[in-house]
Parts: sequence; structure tokens; C-alpha cells
Amino acid sequence: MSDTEEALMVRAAWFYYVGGLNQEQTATRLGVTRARVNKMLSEARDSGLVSISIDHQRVGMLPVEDLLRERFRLDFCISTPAFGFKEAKDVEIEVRKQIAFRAVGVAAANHLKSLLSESESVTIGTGWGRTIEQMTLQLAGVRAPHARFISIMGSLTANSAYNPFEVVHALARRTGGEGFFLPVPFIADTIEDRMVLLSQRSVVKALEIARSAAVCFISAGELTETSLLRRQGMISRAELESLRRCGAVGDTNGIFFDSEGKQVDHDLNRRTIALGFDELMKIPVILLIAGQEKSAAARGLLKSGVVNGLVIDGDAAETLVALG
Amino acid sequence: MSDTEEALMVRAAWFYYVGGLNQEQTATRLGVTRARVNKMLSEARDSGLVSISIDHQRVGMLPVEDLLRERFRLDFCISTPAFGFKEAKDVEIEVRKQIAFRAVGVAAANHLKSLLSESESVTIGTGWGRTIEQMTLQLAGVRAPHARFISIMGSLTANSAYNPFEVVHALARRTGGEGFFLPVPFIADTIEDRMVLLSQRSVVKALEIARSAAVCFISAGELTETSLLRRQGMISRAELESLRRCGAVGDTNGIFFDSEGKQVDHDLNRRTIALGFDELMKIPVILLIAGQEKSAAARGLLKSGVVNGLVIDGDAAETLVALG
DNA sequence: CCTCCAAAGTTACAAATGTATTTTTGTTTG
DNA sequence: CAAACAAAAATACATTTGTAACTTTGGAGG
Repeated sequence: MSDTEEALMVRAAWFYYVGGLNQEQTATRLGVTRARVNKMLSEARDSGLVSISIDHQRVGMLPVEDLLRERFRLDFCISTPAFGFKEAKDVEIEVRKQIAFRAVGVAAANHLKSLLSESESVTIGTGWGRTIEQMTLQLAGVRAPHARFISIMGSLTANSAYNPFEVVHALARRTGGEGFFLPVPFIADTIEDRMVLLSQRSVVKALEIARSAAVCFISAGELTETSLLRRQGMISRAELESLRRCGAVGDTNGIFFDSEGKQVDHDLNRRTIALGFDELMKIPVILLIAGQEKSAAARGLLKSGVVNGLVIDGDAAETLVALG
Repeated sequence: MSDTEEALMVRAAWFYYVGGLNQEQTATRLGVTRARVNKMLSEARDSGLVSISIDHQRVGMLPVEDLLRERFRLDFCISTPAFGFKEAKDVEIEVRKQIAFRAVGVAAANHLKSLLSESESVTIGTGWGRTIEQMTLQLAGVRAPHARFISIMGSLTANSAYNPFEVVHALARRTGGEGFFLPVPFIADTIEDRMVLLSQRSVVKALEIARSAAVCFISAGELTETSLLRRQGMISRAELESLRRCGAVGDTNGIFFDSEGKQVDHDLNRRTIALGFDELMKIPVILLIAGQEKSAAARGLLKSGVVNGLVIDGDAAETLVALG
């Protein structure tokens, strides 16, 4: 986006959101059409230029939060309010997911905010995915010039907004901190290639930083045809099926695990470039779960013992409780 | 407001602002009418429960900011975008004021946010008024448990939302910090009474804290029949007129000054309980100006030399520049 | 037990918003 | 220079929102 366009968008957002002018008046003052103002405003919201925050710590779901915290021996559990979509027919499935992503993103961003304001210089590790991306979008108005953000995994080849590179970049830009990422593909072609990639000096350095993270935000993926991993073409249909045969129920950062949270014995797990469970075990890990379809994966990962804190949307939380 | 009402409001805000449900859907889920949801949402907005922030570095008005900063030898000057109300007929005068208050409040809150995140424990002094009140409302999502907020002036008798007591209380509650205030009236009945009040131990202590403030937020009042000071009944019509005869053009914290920023020689100035200009001179002072009608008062106060930083709305800034 | 009062519900309508379609404008490119 | 294209304007319309007038409900107090 050009500089002048961005400036126009910011002015529109001020007039509309802060000034309380309506779109018509805003359009007149900016000398553009109302339709364009409308478009710019929705763009401003999506891009996280304007962010809406709710100033309340305990929003609800208390009993569920406590239950999950105790069951999985977590330091904390934050659940967004349940939207109650189980029986609702008024909201499309994709829209529901989007809502869950945003809700968890808001909650996680709030948590991250308080972490950043607690200590001058922290190192924050992050995974990838749409939930993590939303967290970056919802994180507005925080200055943390001494914070360091590092991706704990390799990058996608396709350049999408939830690529580790983009995530770290967005976090750094928004807070004024520094960003680092692993300049290697997420999944190597062979086990031998992985060793070569891992031995690169810059990679060794980056992994060192990652291991020193004060806290790590990760999310989980399901193992279905519609999972992000499949849609991004990171794994083939055949690979997905062979993973399931090994008992895998989900992944985090490309590490596949079974319903008990054990890394499965599979070729892919030996080609992934990311911090493994043994390494994650040594640092505080916060898991972000958005969407009920991730409940099974979440359950496995929570059982593994690598997770210390959970941020989850209300509906998924209820499903997770029901899973027993 | 009752606890259950507040909880309902928070849930409504989540469903609507975070979840992106419309008011109809929100109402259905909460089991109330849409009209009520609508009312709760607007209440949530003006109470500062939900706050909308714009992730802006440079919003505009650069030339004016620079001009003012140089003219009055300020450390910084922040101007909100100008809404261009001079010739506009589409917005009522009271609404315009409200917009200016909110805009300056947002900008000031952002500035305060960055101050709070810069250092662990700071002491922040504050004045009173609607602009300052807005600053407290717009300050959301900041934790600063070690911050101290102190009113640098006595309190109003009428308990309004912009009473120093309320201001300090709101700041403390929102950030989790501590609040202090001067437990004495704003303007004493006689000079002798003032001495008695000032000698109270708790007052001496509070003033000591106030003097140690790392930074101080103040605003200015005009000397007209419609000024807040008059409307709150703090001064009588006769007093106002005698003040004007002494050359007073405005006040800050109940201290009246002339167009050159000198404290006027008037009985009232000897009865006010607040940090005086000589004391303010020793600490960094940030002046908040919202509304063009305050330009004259702002000009006087800026000339006094007590002000180090200025946050002003775009329209007032332009008027101030025009005043020369 | 009844009356009064306030809060929420109901209804209705005007205003604002989101979105799709067509037209205009300005820029790029052969 | 003209064709091709993209961006924005103009237009139109369905949905959502804000608001006011009126009705119901559920206590509080006489």
C-alpha cells in the first residue's frame, strides 16, 4: 500500500472512530466517496490499524477455565466467552472459525501485552498459523523496543500472512522490537538435508535465541484434509494418511503427535525444523486454540506436558471439557 | 451499576465487537432485546469499557506541531487531525466539543501509555476537567501496578466524573496502580482557612508526593460564563468579572493567569489549593487543550513557561497558530 | 392489596452502513 | 494515439443500527 493511501486510511479512521463523524461526513472532509471510506474503514479494521479492546479481565467461563487448568496442570487458562455456535444456524462455518481466531487473538494479545509491560527486555518465541496471526493483528499500541521476537520453526515457501516470517515481522514492527526467524524451510526434503540446514551458522544462532525465549506462543493443527498444513501444500494427502496410521491426531509447528501427546514415529517428524518437545519442555509454552475442531489435537498436546498456559475460545473449551 | 449488569455488558461487547455478531444475534444469544443491546453497547463505549485505538505514529498536522513546539519552546507537541469545523454546519457546537475532548483524550492516553511502559514505577500528577477525564476513559489495557497517580489540586464538592478524586481513582483502577489525592476543597473560603488546610499532615504528605511527580497532566479553562469552573459553581459571576478586570484570561487547576501567563493578583489566587506555577516549573508539565475556545487561555499558559509538552486538537492548534 | 415507579420489552421508523453494479477517469502499454 | 486496464466515482438497494413512543412487568411503599 502506498504512503498516501495509508495516510488517508489513518485520517479516515480518526474521523470515524475517534471523531465520531459518520461515513458521509468523513467522506466529505476527505474529499472521497462514502463507499471508499467504507472500504478503507473495513481495511483498517482487518489490518489491525484500528483495534478494539475490551477492558475487562474476567470475561466469563470461569468454571471451565478452572477445570481445564487443573486437569492439565496449567499455570493459567484463559477462555473467551462461548458464542454458543453448537446449535446456531445463523452463522456460517468459515465465519465461526474467523470469529474464534479473532477472539483468541484478542485474548492472547492482551496476555502478551501484559508480559511485555512486565519486563523491559524479553524474548518471545512464536509458532505460525491463523490464530497466531490474529494475535499479531490485535496487538496495538504497545511499545517494547527491547523485546525480541523469534520464530521457533522454519518458514513456509508460500508467502502468506501467517508465515512465521510475517508473524515475527508484524510483532517487531508493532512493538518497535526486534524480529528473528529461521531462514530455512519448515520441512526439509530428507533427513540428511535437515542436518545440513540445521548446521548453518545463522540457523544455529537463531535456534539458540529461540531456546532462550522467556515464553513461547504456539498453536495446534488438526490432521484433516482442510487443515492449514494440507491447504498450504506442506504435506501430501498420502503423507497425511500415513501420519494418521501412525496414530497422529495433530501437529504443532510441524511436529506430529498422538492422542497421548507423544511425538509419533514417522519420517516427517524427522524432517521438521522446529524446536522439539524436549526443548519446548524447558521453556514456558502458551498454547492458542481457536475452533472446536481443534479440540482433539489440543487434548493430545495438553497431555504431552509441554504446555504451561492455554488461551482457548469458549466453544472449544466446552468441547474439550466434554472430551473428558 | 450492578455486577450482573456489568457482566452482561461485557458479554455483549465481546459478542458484538470481538465476535462480529450483529446486534440482533447478540441479543438472541444474551436473551434480551436488540434495543437493550444497542443501549448497552453505547454505554460500554462511553464508559471506556471498550476502547478503540488507532495504531498511528504520524497522524498528521506535522507542520503545525513543529510550529507550536518551536514557538513555545516545548519538548514535544502532539496534535490530533483537524476536523475542520470552522465552516462546517453539520455538527453541533456541543458535539464538536465532545469530539475534541475525546480526540485529545485518545492522544493523551497514548502518550501516557508510553510513559507508563517506559519505566516500572512512575508518579503521575493530574489536574481535573473533561479533557483529563477523557484521557482516563481512553486508557485501556495498560497494567502499571507500580505507578502512582496523584491529584495536584484539591477536590470539587460536587461529585462529578471529572472531579480530581474520580480522575485519580479511574487511573489507578485501570492500571492497577495507586491513587492519591488532596483531601481538601479546591478553593478555600479564606486565605486563613487555606493555611489551616495546607498544614494538615495528610495534605503535606500528599503535596510532597505531588511535587515528586515525574510528569504532570494539566488542562486549562477559559474565563467565560459557560466555563466548567462557573458551571460547577466554583466561582461566582462577580468573581469571574473581577478576575477579568485583573486581566485574567484563563485558569489551570484554579490558578488564574493573564495573557502573558503571569498569575494575576487576585484574592482567589491566594485561596486556591494546588501546585502553583513556581512548583509546576520544577516538573515536566503536559498541557491538554481541547476546543478552539480555549486557544486564548492556552496561549497565556504556554507563555508562562511552565508547560513542557502540549497535546491539542487540530482545530484548536490552527486557531492557536492564527493567534500569533 | 393496590398504586406508583422504574426498568425492560415491543413496535415502528428514520438514518447509517455494507455491498453490488455500472460509469467515469486516469494511467499504462503497444 | 488508441486500446486495455485498474481505480475510484456514481448509483442503487438491502441490511443494520439508533432512537423514540408506547406497553408490559416486577417490585417498593403506602
